Amino acid sequence: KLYHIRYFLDDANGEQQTQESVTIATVRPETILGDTAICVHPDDERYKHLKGRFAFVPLINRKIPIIFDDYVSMEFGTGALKVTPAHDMNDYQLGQKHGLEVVDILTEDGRLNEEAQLYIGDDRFEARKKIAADLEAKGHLIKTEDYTNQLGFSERTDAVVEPRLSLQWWVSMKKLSEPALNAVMNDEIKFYPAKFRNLYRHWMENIRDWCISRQLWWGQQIPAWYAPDGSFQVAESKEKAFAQFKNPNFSIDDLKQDEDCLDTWFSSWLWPFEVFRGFSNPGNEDIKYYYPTNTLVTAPEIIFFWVARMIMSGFEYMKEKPFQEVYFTGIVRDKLGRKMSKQLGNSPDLLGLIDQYGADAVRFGILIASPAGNDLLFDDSSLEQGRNFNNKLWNAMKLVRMWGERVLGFGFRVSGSVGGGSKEISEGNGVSRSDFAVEWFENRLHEVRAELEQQYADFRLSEALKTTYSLIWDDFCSWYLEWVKPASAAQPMDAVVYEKTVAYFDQLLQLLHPFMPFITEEIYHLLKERKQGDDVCIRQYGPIQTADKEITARGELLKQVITAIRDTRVKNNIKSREPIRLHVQTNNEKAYRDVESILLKQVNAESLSFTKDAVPGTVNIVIGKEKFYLETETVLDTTSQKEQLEKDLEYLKGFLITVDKKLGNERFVQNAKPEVVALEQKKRADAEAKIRAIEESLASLSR
RNA sequence: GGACUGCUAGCUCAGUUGGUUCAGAGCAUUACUUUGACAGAGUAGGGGUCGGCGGUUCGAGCCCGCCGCAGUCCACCA
Repeated sequence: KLYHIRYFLDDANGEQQTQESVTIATVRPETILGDTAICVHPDDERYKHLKGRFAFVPLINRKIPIIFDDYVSMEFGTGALKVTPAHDMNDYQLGQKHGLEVVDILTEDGRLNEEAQLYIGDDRFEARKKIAADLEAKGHLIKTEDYTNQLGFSERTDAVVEPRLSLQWWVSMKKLSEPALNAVMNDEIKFYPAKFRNLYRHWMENIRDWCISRQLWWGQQIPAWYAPDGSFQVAESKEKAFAQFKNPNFSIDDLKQDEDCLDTWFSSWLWPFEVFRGFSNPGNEDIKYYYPTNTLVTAPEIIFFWVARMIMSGFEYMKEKPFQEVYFTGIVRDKLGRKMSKQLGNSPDLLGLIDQYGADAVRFGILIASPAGNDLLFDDSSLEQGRNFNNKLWNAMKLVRMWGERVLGFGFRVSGSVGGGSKEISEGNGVSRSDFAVEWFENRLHEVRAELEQQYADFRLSEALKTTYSLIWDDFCSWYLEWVKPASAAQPMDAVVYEKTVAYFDQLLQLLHPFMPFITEEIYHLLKERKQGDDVCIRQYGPIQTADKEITARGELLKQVITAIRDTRVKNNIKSREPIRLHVQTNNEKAYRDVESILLKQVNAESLSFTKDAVPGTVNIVIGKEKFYLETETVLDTTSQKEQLEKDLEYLKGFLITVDKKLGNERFVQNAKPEVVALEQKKRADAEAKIRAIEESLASLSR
């Protein structure tokens, strides 16, 4: 309820109370006993005549000034505000500003005290009822109206919180904050993701002093001791405090320790060094080794409570930053973006999900969905992806094991040393080998590992998982294993290729292990007999070598060629069982000789030959500047390949137009950087060459 | 109320100092093919006016301004 209460004014120059009045509105009428002013807006025409006048607090007749401040909103209530500095934050600030008296009318347990003069010892709610009745009886209460306002409730007891002025311990923060702010701004301490730097800076630049005392019964009691006269000393112990009083005229038993406790963060901010006794026992071995540490992993919502303060205390007490990097994790939310909470009951049943999908799948599902710096939306579908990935790994293991048996069955001995530096691959026993596949994957592995290294350094964990996932599923399973797979079930596996394959598999398991620890360890041991203590979880990474770009590029081209030929087969309805004969028109025959066995197998071709001219009666594909001719028994319908070629041609011509337009724009040529212009010219040349190749193919088709 | 962050495909997200036809990836979805490691594999496709409106520039998903929506933290109004 909102009470409208009339305060009578003094006469224009003095003492006497008059019938003239001003009406204020309040939801807490009992606090009028603590009023020390009435405040109105300086521009409010209704009250301008009140300048210099005084009002009398109803019932107790304390004379209080009328002040003017634009803090008051003219629209709310009557436009006049009663000021109670002791029991309202804003009123307190007004009081400070206007030099008002402070009258605290409440006791610690919410009853009225002597200062209130009335209802002494009554509970605040009891007093509210009584004063309302008394005000009405004395003609001060104009009216009441219903009003909903925001009240503070105790988190634990639900009691209504009444603001009350009290003495507290504070830490002055200005000096502490400066080195801590600088350290983050100049990247001496790095935040991941970096967006939190702005938040941090804003807080640090507007830092307020830190109130460290809490009115709690548990926690660390504040080590301050009071003498009977109210003076105090801060010390480690009562004895030391007593010693600090000069010429005390009281005994040590008269000292009384402060009853308040320290804010919980006041001990937490010492954590980085004091867990190693770095302050209380400076220079010990542990602190020298562990301080500063590398990385703090924590939640963004405690960036001020904890992170900022650890940085401040580190510089203050250790003269050194506490850590080099801070990684802020996201908050786990449900599919609808809501925080997980007990009240909503939307937390996932992790044990149930583990039963359903497997522990590694759950880990996978969570990690794949946690991009650096974003919240994590928890959704079952990503767990399914994790489960399928488990399955994929398992099947790849089964395949490789099968090959292993076949190698051994043919009398090969699998030696213990795998994956050494030797690039030379010994001659097998006449089976077709895939030297290129082995060489390609080796380089591909190094290439991806370098990529992963960077992603880990940037804390891009979900991307690192995606990269690993794709390396295993696409590069290893879809391409590499198919490339080294013997052409038929009857053919044995080459021993050297087999050993390399197992070694690559080992490395992949190792890369994946942090994300999926269980299945990787399991497969690691199923793949091969291991010595005691040879486990993925403690395996050391080998050095990352520079990948041979030439080889990885050839691998990419090979994939592209295989995909294009498969596409052509589908489009021309060539049955997958029917072998084709492949003719290649290229100026790099050796490159295709090297991958011949792979290419034949992957597109089901029975022969590969090179040609200088178009081969009549074949299907015709253009990849880059090279041409491929597919010879087949199937009756060909050239419409679809014409369509494809024309589509490509149209695309390229459109591309050429945009490039030409750009190069024809004088302002572009003048203003753009020279290398950008050169790039455009190269694009034009490339496009023109491709267009020529396609036009030739189209011409040979219609012949 | 203040501040910070985000807004790109059905979903989750990339997009590095503005410069390839830049509009992408994964998952999901559709069609066809295949099924001899695969509760699968292969090939192709659909799907977005990059939150909105202005501006700067030869050129904007990217830079600037205003607005909208969402999230978070801080402060909290008689």
